[in-house]
Amino acid sequence: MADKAKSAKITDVANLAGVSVATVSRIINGVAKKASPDTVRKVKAAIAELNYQPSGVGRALRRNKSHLIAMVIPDANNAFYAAVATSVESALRQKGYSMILCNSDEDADTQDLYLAEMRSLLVSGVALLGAVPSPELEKMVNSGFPVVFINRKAPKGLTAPFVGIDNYAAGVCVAEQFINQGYTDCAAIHGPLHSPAQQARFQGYVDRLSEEGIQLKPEWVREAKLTIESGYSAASSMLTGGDKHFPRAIFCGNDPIAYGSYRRCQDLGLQIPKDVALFGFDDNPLNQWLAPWLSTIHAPYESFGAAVVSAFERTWGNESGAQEMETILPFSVTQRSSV
Amino acid sequence: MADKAKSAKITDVANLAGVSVATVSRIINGVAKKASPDTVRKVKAAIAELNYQPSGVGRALRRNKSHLIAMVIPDANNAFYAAVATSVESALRQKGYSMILCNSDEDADTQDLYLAEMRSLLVSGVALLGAVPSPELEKMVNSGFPVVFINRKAPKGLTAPFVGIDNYAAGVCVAEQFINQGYTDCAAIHGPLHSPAQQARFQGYVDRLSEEGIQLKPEWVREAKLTIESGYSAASSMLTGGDKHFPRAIFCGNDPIAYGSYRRCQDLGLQIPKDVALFGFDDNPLNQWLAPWLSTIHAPYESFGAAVVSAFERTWGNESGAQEMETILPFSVTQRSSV
DNA sequence: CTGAAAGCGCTTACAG
DNA sequence: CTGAAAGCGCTTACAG
Repeated sequence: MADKAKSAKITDVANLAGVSVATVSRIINGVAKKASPDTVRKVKAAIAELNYQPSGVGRALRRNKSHLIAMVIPDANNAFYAAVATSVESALRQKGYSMILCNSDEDADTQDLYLAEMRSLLVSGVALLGAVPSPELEKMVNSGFPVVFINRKAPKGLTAPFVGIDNYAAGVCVAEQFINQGYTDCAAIHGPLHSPAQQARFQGYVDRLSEEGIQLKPEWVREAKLTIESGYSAASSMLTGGDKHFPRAIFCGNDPIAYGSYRRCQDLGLQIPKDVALFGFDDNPLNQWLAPWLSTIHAPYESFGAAVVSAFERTWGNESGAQEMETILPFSVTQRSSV
Repeated sequence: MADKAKSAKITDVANLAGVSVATVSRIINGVAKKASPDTVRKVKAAIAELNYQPSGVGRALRRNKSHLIAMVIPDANNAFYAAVATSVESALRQKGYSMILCNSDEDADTQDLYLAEMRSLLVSGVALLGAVPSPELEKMVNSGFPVVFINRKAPKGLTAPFVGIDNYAAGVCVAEQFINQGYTDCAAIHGPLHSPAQQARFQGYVDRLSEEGIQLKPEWVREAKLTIESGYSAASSMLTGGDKHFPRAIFCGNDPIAYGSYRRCQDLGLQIPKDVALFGFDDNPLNQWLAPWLSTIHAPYESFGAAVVSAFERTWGNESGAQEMETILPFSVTQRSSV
């Protein structure tokens, strides 16, 4: 037997309990001026009997906000993003918020579509893991809407809270790994430079290398998308030139790029790290199982959640609109066999 | 300069255009009785000027439904689930729906929390990829709420649309791979049997094997969670017994279990497939890059999206409540080196 | 072709 | 301690 399709509303509860909807509402929300124990009992009973669940939509419309937080990520297939999202989700849930995930696919229009959608749903905030510059995004942060940027800072010109590692320092760190091993034929396959994270990683790498007198040949610098496929083809074009002189150490803008590069090397019969060394970024949680050879910068994804929650709380507590607030999390170096 | 924090509402548009809100609403929604071209022009201009975006909440409350679809998945870190979600998302978006993702974490309470949340948000439907039996789920499908099950059929007793492969046949197929190679020392590490998918895969495997006179020793059957870690420890307990007699061919309930088993074999110095053969399920899109050795059943995740959309459309078009409707997608065998 | 009005399910001053 | 009433932003018969 199917239940009635319509679910109970607050008036049903009020009728059944023999009180007004105002009273029911107050009891549900635990409002200060306490109701009489007897009333409370009746109302709770009615709620239980009807299996009443307040309408999020009615509530949101009235309160002008929901307890939803939207998280937009560029690529659900990247396990690092998934891991960060998981961390944020559980931190949020502990505070009574629910997280809903949207996929921007690294595309400005898609991101805007979801941003508009989420705002119209009255979410209490949006977290962007890997934001891409877009008109709606700009509008949101300028209007003081609570948005926090994760991993990738806000596009230039926008000022908003950020949670992530010091990407520049991490880039420096990769350079030092190569320097310590005596590599001088260094290369880089970075991600899109509209990403401040990619920008900073790459810059740190270049700067530190040049302190050592090492200049990157232009043919040894490639931009790729942040995917395995793209890493593969970028590596191809770099390793496959006519001459036999190829780079011996490659900075990869993230782990998937490193996976692709690795495969390309294998396909070319190049050995890692004997012929070429590879260094990744983020330390995708899959690495320990499926890429136990990859040396990479480890970002502490388990601790992103708490940091994001505090960032939101600061924003909510602060009516003064735009504000900058950076939470820089420590990274570490995961040394495996690819260097 | 920050924009005004408050966004425009339909009354603002109506005032600016000098018409009633009813007219604005009709124009936005393209209602039949067409407005005069002049009115339309004025309204569109006002909308553009104010950058008006209808409130999803106001609209949902009034219409008693939104254009949101919720998708719940058990584990965002499983790339197969992510790939299916991506496919569903883009199919949905083409129909004008937005998908929001929730993570049940393979846990009934968490699933219920999100289910209730989503229903209270007035989503137009919920798709569950890997549903776990739970009270709220039961309530939803019994009340005729549009839910479609992906990959894992509805828990027993519930009747609802399903999109996925024929898991039993796939299990049979794995058995045949082993049989053809002459394996007789066969084992299985399946996932939780509350999952009809795991149940069917395992059953197909067992049945086909026993047709061949091959019985699975009880010690060679293990239940694991659908994760790499769990696969690793299940394999441990199976391969690590005192005697030297271990299985030569292991059915793994999904790819992550196979990854874990593979690693365990490596750690034990066992060669794949010389010492033990492994067969996975789903064909995680990462396989070709990071596990190019894994033979597995390929589920056509790219085509799940369209099938899910039609399943919803059938449900919406049909007021008669509960209905069963299966869309069985073809699977194939991906032969790599682990068998 | 267009507007006034009711109502979707809630919350919250305001009275009492 | 509790209720009547207004209103959140929309849509949709109902009149005209």
